[in-house]
Parts: sequence; C-alpha cells; structure tokens
Amino acid sequence: MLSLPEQIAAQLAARIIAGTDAPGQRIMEQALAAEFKVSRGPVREALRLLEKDGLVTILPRRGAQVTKLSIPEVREIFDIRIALNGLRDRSIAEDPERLKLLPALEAGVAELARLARNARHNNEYVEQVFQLNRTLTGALRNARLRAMLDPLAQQTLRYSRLGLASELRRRQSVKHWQELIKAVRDGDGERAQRAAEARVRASRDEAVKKLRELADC
Amino acid sequence: MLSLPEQIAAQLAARIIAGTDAPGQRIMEQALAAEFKVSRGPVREALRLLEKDGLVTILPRRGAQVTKLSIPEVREIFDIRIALNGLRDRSIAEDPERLKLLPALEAGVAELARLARNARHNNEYVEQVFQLNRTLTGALRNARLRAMLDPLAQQTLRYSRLGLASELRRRQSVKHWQELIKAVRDGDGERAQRAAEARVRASRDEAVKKLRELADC
DNA sequence: GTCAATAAGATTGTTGACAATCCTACAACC
DNA sequence: GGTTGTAGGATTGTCAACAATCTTATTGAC
Repeated sequence: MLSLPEQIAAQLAARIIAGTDAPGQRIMEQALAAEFKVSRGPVREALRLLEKDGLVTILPRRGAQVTKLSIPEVREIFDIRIALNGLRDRSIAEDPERLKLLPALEAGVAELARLARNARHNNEYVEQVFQLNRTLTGALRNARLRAMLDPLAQQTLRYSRLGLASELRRRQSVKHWQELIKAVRDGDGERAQRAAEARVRASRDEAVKKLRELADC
Repeated sequence: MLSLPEQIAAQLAARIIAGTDAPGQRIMEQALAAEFKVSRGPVREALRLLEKDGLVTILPRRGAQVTKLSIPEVREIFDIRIALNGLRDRSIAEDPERLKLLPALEAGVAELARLARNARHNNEYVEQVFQLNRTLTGALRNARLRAMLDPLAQQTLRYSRLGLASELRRRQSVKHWQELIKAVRDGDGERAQRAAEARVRASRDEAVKKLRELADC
C-alpha cells in the first residue's frame, strides 16, 4: 500500500515522463491539492519525493517546476550512468547467482535484436532497453546503488529516444548487450563493466549530438 | 540564508556525524519541534532532507531513526564511492582548468603526509582526508555528481576512522594521493581514476576488516 | 508459564487557517 | 522612454488541532 504522497508522486511522475507536463512548467501546490482532493501537506511531500528523483526542481519560496535539463546537464547524468551502470553490470557478472538471471536477459536481448531491425519500432526498442535495465538493476544486491540508478535511468529515458533513431546505432547497441550476456555467463566482471560503459557512452554521445542538432533549429 | 528546515537539518546532521545521536536511536518529531521551538512541519521536512543524505532512515508510520549501517551496507557505500570518486578524479584531471587546483591539492597532501607520520594524529589525518575530498568535489563541474558524492563521503566518515589506524595504511594512502597529484598535473584522466579507485578500495577493505573485528567482540 | 486479544497511550499523517514572501501591474520620477 | 517604487494578488512557509495508526502493557485463556 502506497502512502498518499507516494500515490500523488507516482501520478505526477507518469505525467512528467510522458511529457504531458512539459519541462520548465510551473507546478502549484494549491492546484494539485484541489485536483487530488487532498490538502497541501501530502502534495508538498510528493513534490519533495519527485525532487529526489530529479523530475521536479524546487526553488525556495518560489515553488516547484518540472525539471528542465540543459545539454551539459543531460551529459552529466549520462556520465554518472556510465560509472554506475559499469559498477552494476560488473557486480551482476560477479554474483554467484547470476545464472538465474541469464534466461530473462537472453530473452530480453533477443527481443531487442528483433525490434532493432525495423526503424518503426524505435519507441518499442527504447522501452525494451529500459525494461532490460530494470531487470538488471532489480537483480542488484546493493540496494543503495539500485536507488541511485532508477531515477537516473528515468531522467535519461526521454533523451535516449533521440539517440536510437539510426539503424546503425541500434545494431551497435544490440552488440553491446550481447557482449554483456557473454560476460555474465563467464562471470567476467571487468568485461561486463567495459561493455556497460561502452553502451551508455554511445547512448550519451548520440543523445548529446541529437540535442545539439535540435537546439540549432 | 538557510531555510528553517535546512537549519534544523544542519544541526541534526552535526549531532549524528559527531556521534551524539547514536545509530539506531529513535527520533521523534514532537521532541525536536519542542527543542527547536517550531511546529512539527519544518521538523518533518528536515528529517526528509537528512533521509536524502542517508543520515536518517524513515519508516512509514513508525517515525525516523539515526541510520544504522550493517557491514554489507558500509561496503555497498564504499563500492559506490569507488566508482564515483573514480569519475570525479578523472573529470578533474581532464579539466582544462585543473592547474588552478594543484596548489591547494599539493598543500593538502603535504599536510596529510606530515600527519601520517604520527599515530596520535589519526583523527586529524582522517579530517584532512575529508577536507581534501571536499576540495576535489568542490572543483567539480558536474553538479549532480557533487550532490551525490558529498552525502556518501559524510556517511563513510565515521567508518573511515577505523581503517586508518595503522601506519602502513596511512603511508599507503598518502602514496595514492601523491599519485593523484601527478596524474592531475599531467592531465592523465585514466591514471587519476585508477589512483582514486585504489585509494577508496583500500579504505573500504580496511574499514570492513575493522568492523568485522569489532563485531566479534 | 506462554501466547493471544484488547485497551490505553504515544506517535505519525492530514487538514485548514494564518503569516511571510514573492510576482505583477501600475504609477511617479528622472 | 526607461527606471524605480509601491500596492494588490497570488503562492509558499508555518502552525496547531484532529484523525489514523502503531506500540506497549495488561488481562485472560490454554
């Protein structure tokens, strides 16, 4: 059972990720309280929860707004993801119980490869990458690392879509995932780490490139 | 000017880090509200702030308590620090403006080397390491990484003290810092990253070892 | 003697009202 | 014309009371 603030936060998060609430848009406590039929207390707390995940930015005495990321900030988040996803995939590859994860991982990557072949499936492809990441993060023993990774993945989800538009990139990405599977199977932590780092780095570079192109328009 | 919740959070944080409030100790909103002569609202928010930094753990409907870390959890935090301090020191070594940082870094490490020679200075030594880390983190361009690193360093501060008791360890630690200086001077990001990883890894292993010894008593 | 049910007290969660601050529009002045 | 100062409204910050839930102590049955 989710607490009242958590329920409100979840609904707002869905809106923000879906883009219904645009970046930079102001969020007012009163309005949300009226909408959800609660007082401002739980709404305040929900906004604090979303701030922790980076989806909302709170300015003292000036309220909250949907987080608006500049290109350097998107890059920053990807940089952190490179390091932490590396640690994650290394931990998983070195976990004695990693073999239990392999079937799900293989099935997920097979589906990914299928989606990669057709550009029309770009959104499904990105969604599948997100699910694969959730699978891996969920298998993590380090609860703190999990708590840090989930919001970062969520924040970059919007921007990841931009970077995977080309077939070349999707094929390259699938290769990285297949490399990870091998590393996990062999229990080779270093290799898993390198594959993860390369994967997220490629994602970062493409996202930044696409954002720059969009900014020029 | 710090907001009311921030002021309360800062005072509580100081207490927790100093050990005045012991790990596992229950924290009650009412009591704090009376002590700080405010209502429970700001206190609630202060506790949420401390939870974000990991100093306090909030259990739904059961209040807050000073975070109590198990040995595996301490290890988890150090593991994350290995990855993120690596990224930090690499970023700094590759920063075009890194040379501005060198004098402070060199002075700090020289002071560290002086303190390392005498076991009586163990607490000052640990404090100096903490300050050096703050210097580096403060120079970081990536604001998000900074916001993640500061709480992690704070959380491990208590446990770092345990690991640096032996002269061998202190001397080894100084070596790692000197290696970092060289890497920063040369702009060698990879080398800086490796030095940082080795440094924090050694810190982790010693802290975990000492905690295990303490747990046996 | 141990365990379970229950009731009293304590504590967190929520609410609506009040206080402090910020933003906007308009007017006076240089 | 542009800038500064000043109301008015809007919005966040704080408070104290009430509701919901949890903890603890006690009682009773087995």
